[in-house]
Parts: sequence; structure tokens; C-alpha cells
Amino acid sequence: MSHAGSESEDGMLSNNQIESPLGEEGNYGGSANGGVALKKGPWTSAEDAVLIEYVKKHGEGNWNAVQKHSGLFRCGKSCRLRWANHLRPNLKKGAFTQEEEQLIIQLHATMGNKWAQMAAHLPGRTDNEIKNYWNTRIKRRQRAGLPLYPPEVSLQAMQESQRCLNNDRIESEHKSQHDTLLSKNYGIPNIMFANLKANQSILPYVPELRDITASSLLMKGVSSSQYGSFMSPIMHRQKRLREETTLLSSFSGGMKNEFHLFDQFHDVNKAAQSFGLPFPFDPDYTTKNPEFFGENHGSHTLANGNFSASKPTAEAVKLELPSLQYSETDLGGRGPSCSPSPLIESVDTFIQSPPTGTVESVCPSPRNSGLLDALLHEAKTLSSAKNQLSEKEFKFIHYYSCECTPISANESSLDESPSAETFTEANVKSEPVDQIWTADRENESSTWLDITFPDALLDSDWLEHDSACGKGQVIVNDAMGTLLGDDLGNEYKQMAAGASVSHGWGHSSCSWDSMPAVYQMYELP
DNA sequence: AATCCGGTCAACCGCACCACG
DNA sequence: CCGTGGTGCGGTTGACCGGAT
Repeated sequence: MSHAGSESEDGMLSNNQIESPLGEEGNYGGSANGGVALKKGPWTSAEDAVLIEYVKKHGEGNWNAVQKHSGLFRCGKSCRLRWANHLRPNLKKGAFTQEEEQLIIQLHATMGNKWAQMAAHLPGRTDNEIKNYWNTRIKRRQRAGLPLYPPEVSLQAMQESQRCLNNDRIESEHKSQHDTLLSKNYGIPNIMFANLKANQSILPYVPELRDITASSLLMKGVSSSQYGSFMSPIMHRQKRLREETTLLSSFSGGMKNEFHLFDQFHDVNKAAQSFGLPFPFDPDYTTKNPEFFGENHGSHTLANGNFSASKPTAEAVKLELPSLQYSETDLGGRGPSCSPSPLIESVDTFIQSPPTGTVESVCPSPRNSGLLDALLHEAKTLSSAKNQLSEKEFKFIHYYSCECTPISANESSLDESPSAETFTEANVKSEPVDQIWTADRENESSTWLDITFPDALLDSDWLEHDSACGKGQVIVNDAMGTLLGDDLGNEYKQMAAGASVSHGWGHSSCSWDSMPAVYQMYELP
């Protein structure tokens, strides 16, 4: 991008690069190829030109031959990467649009860290871009103690996986595997891909989106991510696009294993209830709620009345110029006059949006976006719904509070986690929800937060266990207080305190991966 | 003005897979 | 079956930048 190297801007080649346009005198610390040291580091415009010329003549592929034929002192991998990420046509540069952000979130909920596959569904975007975006987003959201996915995304994936499980059990007896697959939809509305197919013509680097359905996506994405993907870590190595067929062929047999996470979640509506979502859960909820993900079509006014200076879509999308060396004004993020990019804006929205006004009891959030205000709303909702806990739900919570232990001591990172016996039933029962937050506890300088999604537990930076209290609550770092301010922060504390019991997930150091055990207990009589 | 720090991005590296001989 | 080359993916690193101190 703009800072792709002070050496690489057009017309700004250093002396040695001017003398040696291909950068022969650059950084040659890399591997040698046939005795010729290969350059590393940022690409120069001259090198780009050489590579473009090479591809024009010889086409893509055979990257190791680039050096032979063009004299470019770059290894094949570097050439391929440069071409794929910067030089190939129809690359879309600039900040991600809100639509793209939504798609990324949704895809990641089902795919995990399959950046290349995600890029295949974002026309003109590269896996590297998406990866960088996601990692940045993860850091910010983790710092804020927010869930990675909006509840709808997680729950939708859960519901669809449940549905696919049931379908699989039934249909596998009557239909061929292929037909079964074609009949399913695993979490991502296929309508999403209708548009993508329409854009397929501008995906030169992406295999044909032939009948890519959410089902295939989900199958490819059931593996977990290091950031706490929603899915269980079954499939470690993605076999990429060529795996589509093999996966599909073996789909039926593998389904039960791949989705064991949800095997015990027989009542999705209860799950929705636990998430604070409207129930019976509406699978089309997100499509019926344009505010999903905090999106406001037609206006860039945020739901809280704040305005964003950036424009949502059109100007965020800039086609790359042939030179591929961007002026700052093209970047939407570096230039002095640039408004916050949609990327920043959308994530900031997660953090900055104050809670909406008075919140009633269990009802659909006005903005089930995963944004902070929506989170607060959810917390309030959950808190107000605490009295509606069924016996089963109490068992669920109780189990999680009393029995659940970290997957391993190493993964826990909570070396001082309370022993299981600290999670006594008495702790749960005898302590009314509304009393969890007390002035005394406030004096303990501890801010309680329900970690709605165990993803958040992965961040040890802000996750601490309050050994003094011994109840396994999670302490939010100062970031949340800073974000919310005193009054709002206190309100948030109270809501979070209520939510933590209602929700039942905030009371242990369990990671997301331990959730199947919870679900199993959920089914206990 | 200097320094520090976090965010962003491009590029590199290691690994895995496939094709082919 | 095995070795090798080509390719692609995901994780990581380091440079750059702007804002904060």
C-alpha cells in the first residue's frame, strides 16, 4: 500500500535502483537460486513492470521460470504473491465495504481462518487482505472484550449445522450423498452467492464459483481458527478448492463428526433464548433486520444517532491502477484528508456506540449487530429474562458453573483458576442475580463482564481471574471502562453481572472448545 | 522535538498438497 | 512407492505511519 516501501514509489527509486531497475542491489538476504541471490523486501515499480510483462507474455503459473525469462531477481513464490496480491487485474483496493465486512464475518463464522476460500467469495479481494483485516479486527474486539461474531451469526451457524445433522440422518437413508448436499444450506443464505456469481467474471484468480452453496462452505469451514472459530477443530488442513469434490463425496459420512459440537443442541430455540435472541429463532432474522451487523442502508447514520464521516461503500472501492503504487488519497486510510475507513468505522462502531435507551425484557435487540450497544442490550435482555430460566437451563448453567474445567491447564492461561468446588451450586443459587454486583464488589475495582462468547476468553490480555472473589468471573480491563465512561460503565457492570448468571457462560475459564460437554450436560434429565 | 506505541500492510516463511517422472 | 518441482495456504514478521506522550 502506500507505505509499501519508500523505495518503491513511482519515480522515487533510490539511486541504486535507478541504476538497476530490477533491484539487483537491493536486499539479497534471501535464498539463492542457482547461485544467484534473490532479492527480498518491497517490490519496486520496475520489478512490477517486469513481472506484468512476463505474465502478459507467458501467462500465470510457472513462477519459478520468471527469473529465467525476465531477469527478475525474485523467487517464484514472491512473484506469485506479488501478482496475486497486487498486480493481477480486477483487484479491488481500498477499505472493505460494509457489505464485505459482513460477508467476512459471516464467512469466518463458518470457515474459520480459510482466508483463501473467503477471498474466493469477495471479488477482487485477496486472502492477505482479509487475513489482515480479520486479525486487526480480532485484536480490537478482543481488547474491547466483545464477541467476534454477532450472536445471529453464531446461532445461525449452529442452527444450520443442527439442521444439516438432522437432514443428514434422515436423508442419507434415502438419497444419494450428492443429492443430499445439493438440498442443504448450511448457514449462509445462498442468495448471498447469487450476487457473487454475478461478479464471477471479475474473479480471474478464483476458481469458478460453480454451485457454491453455503453447505459446501460450511463443510469447508468447520475447522476452528486460532481465534476461536465457532467450529470445532476437526479439519486441520484445508485441502482448498480441489477438496470441494472430495469433501462433498465424503460429506455424509463425515457430518456427524464435523458437527459434534452441536449434536446435543437439539433445541435451537432454547439456544436462541440463551443467546438472548428472539425465539422461536427465526433463521431469516438477519435478512429481515437490515440493521444486522449495524448496517444502515441508505444512510450512514448510526443507530445511536452518531454520524460517520466515511461513506459506506462506493468510494471505499477503488480499482487498482496499473502502476499499483497507490497515492495516499486512494487508500482511504493514510491520507490526511481521509475519513475513517469503513473498516475502522465499523469496528469502532462496535466499541463506540453507546447503549440504546431503555431496554425491555426478552425481545429482539433493536440492533442485533454485535456492536457494543447491542451487546449491552443483550445483557439487559438476558438479565431481565433471568427469571424465565427453565429447569433445564438452570442445569445447563449449573453444570457449566460447577463442573466445566478447562480443556487443559496450558490452554487455560488461568493458572489461578478456581477449583471446581468453588463453583458451588450455592454460589449460583444463593446469590440472586441482581445482587451479584454490589458496592463492595465495585470497591474491589473489578468490573464484571459476561463473556457471551468464549472467543473472548482467548485473550489473556484482558482476561483475568479474580482469585479474591473465587467465583470465576471475568475481569474486564480498563479498556471497557474507558470506552464506556463512568456512568455507562457502571450501568454496563450491572447489566453484565446480571447477564453473566443468566447466560451461564461467564463463570468459568472454559474455552469455546469445551462447549460440547456443556451441551451434553444440557441434555441431562 | 523526540520518543513511544499501536495499527496497518506487504512480504516472507514453513508447510502441505498435487502432478509427474 | 518414492522423490522432486510447482503451487497455494496460513501464520508471522518487519517496515511504515500517525497519534499520543
